[in-house]
Amino acid sequence: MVHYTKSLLVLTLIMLSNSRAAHHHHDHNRCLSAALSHAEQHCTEAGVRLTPIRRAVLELIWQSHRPLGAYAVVEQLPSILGRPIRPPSVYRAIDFLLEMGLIHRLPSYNAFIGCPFPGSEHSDVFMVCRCCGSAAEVSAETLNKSLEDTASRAGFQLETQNIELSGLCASCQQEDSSS
Amino acid sequence: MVHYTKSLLVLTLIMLSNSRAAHHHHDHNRCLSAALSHAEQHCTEAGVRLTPIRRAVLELIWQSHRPLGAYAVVEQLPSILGRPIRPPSVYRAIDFLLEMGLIHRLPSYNAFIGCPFPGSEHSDVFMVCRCCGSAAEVSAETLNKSLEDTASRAGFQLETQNIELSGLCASCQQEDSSS
DNA sequence: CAGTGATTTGGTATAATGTACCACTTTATT
DNA sequence: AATAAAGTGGTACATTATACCAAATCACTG
Ligand SMILES: [Zn+2]
Ligand SMILES: [Zn+2]
Ligand SMILES: [Zn+2]
Ligand SMILES: [Zn+2]
Repeated sequence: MVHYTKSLLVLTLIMLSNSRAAHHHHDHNRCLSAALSHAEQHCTEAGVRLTPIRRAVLELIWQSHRPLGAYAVVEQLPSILGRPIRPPSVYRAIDFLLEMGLIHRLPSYNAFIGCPFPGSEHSDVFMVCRCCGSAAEVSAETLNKSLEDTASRAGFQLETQNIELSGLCASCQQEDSSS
Repeated sequence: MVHYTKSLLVLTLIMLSNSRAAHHHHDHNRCLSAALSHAEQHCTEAGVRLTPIRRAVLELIWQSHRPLGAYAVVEQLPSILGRPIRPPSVYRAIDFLLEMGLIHRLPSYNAFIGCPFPGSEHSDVFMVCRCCGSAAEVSAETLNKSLEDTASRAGFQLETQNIELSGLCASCQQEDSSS
């Protein structure tokens, strides 16, 4: 019985998440610079190039924790690069960043968001606040097991997943109840 | 010990799924007619009208277990109604069917699929086969709890969800290994 | 049954998102 | 320097979805 309780606790605690930052007031410059230096390092190690355009697109997507649409990137790129960049170039940069695992796509929003833990193995699970629009990523061992289990019970061999949870983040819940 | 085993089994078994049909050879006419009569009944009870267009769109979406795009519906509608129907009318019908819970939208595919258990409370979880393209819906108690648990541990108040699992269905796994 | 308001549909035009394609430039390799 | 590979510029276009207003149909009332 003791053993059961212990192992349950261990499983319970294995959870990566940036919800503390994404859904609360915080120093976002740290998120941004961490993401950029991560990206530099990641690309160097992989032997690929984080060109100015790719870097600028990543920077724009990381400007907040709200998913950003491709055409919003197109509109804002001149502010960083000083010259207009057309959709195909932006989509090429986005494809690169997706393949490198530096950003994720949120299909229900037709938008993209920076990955807070690129490189480390994790499941793509997003909690998007319907009030403030910010999205946090979470990777929970128990949830992964549950997904894997549900799929295998249906004879389905799970390969990739897209999980978008919508609701109220902690901050917006407080504002809701205080108003 | 016996009690623990039993309750685990009970939780394990609470799972709605149409994967047996969706991912295997079956008499699909039964799926179709069941869906249509369900829809009639559901609409009557709700006091709304399943008009010819709405019914035809539902019928087309239920023609298989593969998600169907809105413009595929537009193209095929003449074969049922005998006259062309333009995109806005199709999208209006789709919006109606979505609101009634008779179909679901799969955002990563920009496509729609019939709900095998409309009316009954269920979570939106789809297993889409990357080989044959068919999508099964599943609603598992344990997965729901796990999602709820993951969200609440991040202080997130879960309201709606979109879960798309991609991989190989049972049938396509066999073909893969036999070839 | 006629009148009236609400719901549904028809149809044009356009918005929003994403891609095919080819020429050109830059970078890496020999 | 020559060559190959990778990346970018730019036009045109494909796909998905919606705004808007007019016409038709339906539901209800007197
Ligand atoms: Zn931040
Ligand atoms: Zn991630
Ligand atoms: Zn079927
Ligand atoms: Zn359903």
